[in-house]
Amino acid sequence: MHIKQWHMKHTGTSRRTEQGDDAVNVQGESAQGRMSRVVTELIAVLTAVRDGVPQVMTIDDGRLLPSGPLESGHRSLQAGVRSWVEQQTGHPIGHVEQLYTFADHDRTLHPEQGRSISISYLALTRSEARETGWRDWYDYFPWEDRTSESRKEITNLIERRLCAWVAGMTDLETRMRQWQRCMALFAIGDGGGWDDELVLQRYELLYEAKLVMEAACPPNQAIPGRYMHRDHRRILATAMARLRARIRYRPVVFELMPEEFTLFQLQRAVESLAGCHVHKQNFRRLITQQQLVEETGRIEEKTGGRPARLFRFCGEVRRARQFAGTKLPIVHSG
Amino acid sequence: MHIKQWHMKHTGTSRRTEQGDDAVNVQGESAQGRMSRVVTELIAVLTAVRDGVPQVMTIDDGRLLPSGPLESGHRSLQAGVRSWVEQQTGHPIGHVEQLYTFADHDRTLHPEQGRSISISYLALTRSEARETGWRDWYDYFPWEDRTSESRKEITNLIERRLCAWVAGMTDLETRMRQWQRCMALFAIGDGGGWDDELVLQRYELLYEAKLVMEAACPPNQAIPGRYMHRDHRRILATAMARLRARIRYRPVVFELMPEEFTLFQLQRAVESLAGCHVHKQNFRRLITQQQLVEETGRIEEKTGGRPARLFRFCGEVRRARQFAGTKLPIVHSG
DNA sequence: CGCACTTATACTCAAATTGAGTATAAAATT
DNA sequence: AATTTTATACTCAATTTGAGTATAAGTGCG
Repeated sequence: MHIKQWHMKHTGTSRRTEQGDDAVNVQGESAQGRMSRVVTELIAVLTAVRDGVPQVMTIDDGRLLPSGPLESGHRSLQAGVRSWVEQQTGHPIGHVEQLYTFADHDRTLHPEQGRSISISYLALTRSEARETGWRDWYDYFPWEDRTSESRKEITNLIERRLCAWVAGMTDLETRMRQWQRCMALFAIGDGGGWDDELVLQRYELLYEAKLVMEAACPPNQAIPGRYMHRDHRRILATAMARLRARIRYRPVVFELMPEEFTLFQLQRAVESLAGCHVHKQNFRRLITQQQLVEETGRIEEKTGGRPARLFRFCGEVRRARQFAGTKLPIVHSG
Repeated sequence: MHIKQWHMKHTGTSRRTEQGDDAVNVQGESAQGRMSRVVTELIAVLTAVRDGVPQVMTIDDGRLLPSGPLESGHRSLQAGVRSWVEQQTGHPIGHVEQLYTFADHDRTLHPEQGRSISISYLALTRSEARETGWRDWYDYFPWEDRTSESRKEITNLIERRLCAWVAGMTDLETRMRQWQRCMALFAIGDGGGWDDELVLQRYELLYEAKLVMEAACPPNQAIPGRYMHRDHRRILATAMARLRARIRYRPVVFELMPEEFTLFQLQRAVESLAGCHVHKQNFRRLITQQQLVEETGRIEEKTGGRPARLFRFCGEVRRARQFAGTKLPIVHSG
């Protein structure tokens, strides 16, 4: 067994995590007098990559993630998510992964029914169709895209606002600790490099600093970035963080790619999801070494330069090949 | 951004995952006619390491994980887990992490109330006290401990049983695919090395092959390993896999260690959790390089050989030091 | 056509990391 | 005093990683 490195990540107990989303204030009591009755809601962060830009499926003009109650017809939780996500997109979903479950006090639409439990999922699809409802990831989280040209401006703005926020604190101890947190999360000064997986922690910091609309901040203070109702933007942040973590260790990007693709298109997808650039030659080396893709023989001509070979994902083929040339269990008589 | 390698893990759609734990057959309908009413249960996998052996807290003579309903007094889901876990152990819990949420059809104790949603958590504690209820991890999963002497015997037994299972299949295609799965998961033949994170997948395979008691197998077929009611053994498997994944990337082992420890004790803890050995000298190098620990100045004498230095975890100190010597945001008048 | 420009692909090389070993130190046991 | 046990320091080669150069093969434009 090998351990490469142990990363220190911020596990700051945000006010919101403890008293916000996770808070529950149960009203309906069961016959046992202790078990609480709750209503179950399923929320999906459906993601696709279109023209090298990560998209998320939304409803209500981009202000809500698709979500719906667990219905009696659903065989399972995952089936429930699949069923109405496919209803919305008309396309089959590949990878589906549970994100987080929380009890939310904002979600009490029907107080007489008790509080609700929300179960969020990350779903990936290849859908390139022009359905309505798709929005850019980075419309909601502009600061998470470190490949854009406007990256410097938004970073500077955030830095100034955070600086002012910290400066307003009376306790020196707190001020120092919070400023250190700002530096680490937004890679200010020598606080370390940018960690693309800390999407949620950054959003929570901005929320605490009242720099996002959801935190009831003064409109002129809000950092650019689309607003979402309830805590759906927070759920999106969770999904982004999860997906960014996944693409490092698992070949899930292929769920988002078309059947055939060039290595550069693959790289673009990874870069857009991670929000930062990768070294082109090394990326190619990595992909080809691992034999996750195979040439289709065809060529993509419209690259704007030298034509590129087209590849396809061959995860299944690999398994089969790995199997070939291995001893089988002896079958006794038939 | 860098991607090191993309691992191919088994994502075989086990019968159980699709129709078992996750299955829900809702009965009670809400006033809206679609929203289903459910009862919420919290389940904790509370883990400690005692004398270099991972332990899990159980009730009902080791046949159940501590679990209880979400109560009206609980401020949040996590608070609910903390509250009754501390009730059972009397010790504060460190790391608490959500594992998975599922709707279970086995769990219908009160059909008139509708099905139940179970939310499982992984909790870590330093408790070394001699409470009852603690059980060895590997009482439930003997094959997951690759450091024990009996490792060969259990591996051979499993290999024989799986071989027989596969041999009984009529379809050649299926037989080959399943045997390949067996080889990969249990590192049989040249199917690759042992992956200590595939705890759940291995358990599911044994379940499918009807080699564990939970799968209603003939008693003489069952592989050694303690039985648990409902699907609690499966939840334990999920927790083990999660913890094994975590210790690679995060310094969570320290949550399980006493205040002071020798580097070898730390290594023992990691090895026992991962279920396999690590290179002693390299482990030391890794730990000291990352500056996660600092010497206490004291010495442990009872090592059986040369005395060892005692260390303590210094994650908090590190953050503070990292902060020192960095520009602060200027405080305007006050 | 030659030219600048674009993208694709192959290859090199040094730095860093990792896996695995040897060597030595300081205690207990025999 | 010799042996055993554990702790700790150090070496070294293989591999991986980060970053670069070089070349190939298209486009558009004068």
